[in-house]
Amino acid sequence: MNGKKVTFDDIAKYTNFSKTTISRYFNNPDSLTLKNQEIIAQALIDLDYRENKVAKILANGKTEFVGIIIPNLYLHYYAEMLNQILSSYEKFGYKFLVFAANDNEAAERRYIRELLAYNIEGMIVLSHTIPSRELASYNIPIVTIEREDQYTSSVNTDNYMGGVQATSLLYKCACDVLIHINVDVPKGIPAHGRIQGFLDTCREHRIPYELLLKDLGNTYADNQRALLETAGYLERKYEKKRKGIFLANDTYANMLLNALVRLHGSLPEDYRIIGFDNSPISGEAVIPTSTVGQQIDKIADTAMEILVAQMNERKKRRPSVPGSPVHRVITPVLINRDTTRIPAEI
Amino acid sequence: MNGKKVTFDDIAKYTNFSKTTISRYFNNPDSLTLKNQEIIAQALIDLDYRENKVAKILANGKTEFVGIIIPNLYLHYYAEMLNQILSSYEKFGYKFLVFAANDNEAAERRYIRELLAYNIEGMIVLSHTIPSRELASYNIPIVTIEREDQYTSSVNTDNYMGGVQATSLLYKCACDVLIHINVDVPKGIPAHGRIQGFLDTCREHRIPYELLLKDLGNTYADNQRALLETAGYLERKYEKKRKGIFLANDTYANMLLNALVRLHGSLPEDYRIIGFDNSPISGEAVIPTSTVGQQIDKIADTAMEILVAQMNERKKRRPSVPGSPVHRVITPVLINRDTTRIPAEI
DNA sequence: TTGTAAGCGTTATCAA
DNA sequence: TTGATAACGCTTACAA
Repeated sequence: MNGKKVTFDDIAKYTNFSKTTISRYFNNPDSLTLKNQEIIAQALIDLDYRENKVAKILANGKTEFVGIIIPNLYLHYYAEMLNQILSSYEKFGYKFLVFAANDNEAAERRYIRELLAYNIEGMIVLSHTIPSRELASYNIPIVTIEREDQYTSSVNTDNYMGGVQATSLLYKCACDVLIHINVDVPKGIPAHGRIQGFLDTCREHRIPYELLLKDLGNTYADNQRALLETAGYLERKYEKKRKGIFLANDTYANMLLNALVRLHGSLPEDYRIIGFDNSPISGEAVIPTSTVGQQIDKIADTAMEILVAQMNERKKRRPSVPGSPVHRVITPVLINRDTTRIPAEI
Repeated sequence: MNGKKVTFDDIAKYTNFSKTTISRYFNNPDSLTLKNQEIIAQALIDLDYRENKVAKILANGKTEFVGIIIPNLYLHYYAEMLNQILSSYEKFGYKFLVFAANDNEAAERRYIRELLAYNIEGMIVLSHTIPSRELASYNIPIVTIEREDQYTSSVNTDNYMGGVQATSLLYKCACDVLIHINVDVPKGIPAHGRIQGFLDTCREHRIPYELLLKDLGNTYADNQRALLETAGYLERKYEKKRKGIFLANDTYANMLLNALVRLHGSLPEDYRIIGFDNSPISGEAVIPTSTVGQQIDKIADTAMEILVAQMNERKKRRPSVPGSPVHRVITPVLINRDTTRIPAEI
């Protein structure tokens, strides 16, 4: 009610104990007699005490803060990842200071400075502007997710396996030719595995394939235009052949699907389509679209487990041996929906 | 490099100033001679000083923390709102401690306790489980967004206006009958305005209408089933009439659209559809769908402005007069896409 | 323009 | 089982 905050001192005076004993009540209650515990418990109620973690932090150095740098929350993938990370509060108790970097490298460095000023115990980085080498130099526990990770611990989807799964499914649909549409992902990035998985699977099955790696533009409209063109190109080049198309993500898959449905009134029998990510759009599409689902909950959970382990390590050892980065990989899950039906042939 | 942190004391010794002078260098540099400023600046570099905000907070009580309680990040609306709120860091400098409540009232109370323990200066609440009366009782600056807000300051979309805009657009499409599909939103909730806006507009234009308020279920599949049924019902009841359908949100609108397109190969000429929210799905739909866009950036910005004003107020006056809650309303924007074409009639 | 010293609300270290 | 006292790193009167 009144303005002043109730402190251990107030409680101590009220109960005729010392500050120390009050502190013990919270941190090591068993060292007090049961009776005294009750006295203090009652005093807390009488005085309406609220704990002050800032003071606690200053005294013991443990903030229980984890910093998060996320590229944006526009893409469902990041939003859901953040959701899962935040949910880990129930399990580990760490609080999250969140920054959205929006691909601004300078801003990102400022955010990191700010986070460090708050003595965060660790950091989860999803943005991809700052090299892992620099991240590692900050010298605090860091886990990166689905990005370049040479010098940091990381959790990634097994993109290669995802590529294999998607391509294999198309192959089972008795396609005559397989096509992969993607941008030219650099080798250091986890998502590059999707391309390799596609290639290896096609070669293994000795099936004709085409790899379409090109910049599809930066806006939704650009993407759409590029995919419409691509659709025309494929329609001409592979007329009458059953085309199995593996797109880099569900957004692209949906654009292609929409173009075809608007053109033909439905998805023509000689098309099979699969995307990647299991974003909402894959399920909400006019024809529910097959996709490769990243196990976002597992990725988030694994990331926090690695981070917590490293943070605990810090609290123990004096000579904080950094230890070499650990890289974990999470298997994706094939989601078979209506765009990859196996044809009923004789 | 080494483990120990550099403090003002170290800098003071290094420069032969006092701690106070070092503090002044940061908080009121003009009170130092230029020469001395340079000396200290150099010392900061030499010693590789990193600021410690926790100590600062303890000393001056200002955390620059704002707590956010968000229902989830699955819905794009919340994700984008969070994105915009986080972006306000550049403008106001407040850091955000974020919790996802997932409709768990007990958890939400725990989160709030935790936030208060960190001396957050204010709070933005998007979740809707805890009554505004209780929120107000926490006695710190709070702004709620798009939820029951009797006892708290708030920012909401002008839902009534949105309902009017959507309905008017359908009316302009020369529809014979207007239909609004929604759940039975209680009166205290801002979204109720959409229903009222629909009703008033229909009555004003003296056009036949039907209000379909019913629980559409809790899962995506349930919703889909319910909307498929509804589509059949409308098709029978209003055969040959041009039906203008205003759905409570873009997800519903997309489901209805998909059902119709799968049935007829395209959107039949006697249908006009509009949703609400301008979620990504409305633009990604097989036929880009008209909708009413909430100005999420403006809402977030306004919320932060109100909050910052209240937080500043706190820092000034001793007898922190709470002041009565302020309610701001943001006009939505009509987004006219392909599902509300004006028919080319004679 | 600069310094001294008393906080801020805990925890940690020693003693008792 | 309990208490005195010194940190923790900075801010803020009050002095000089």
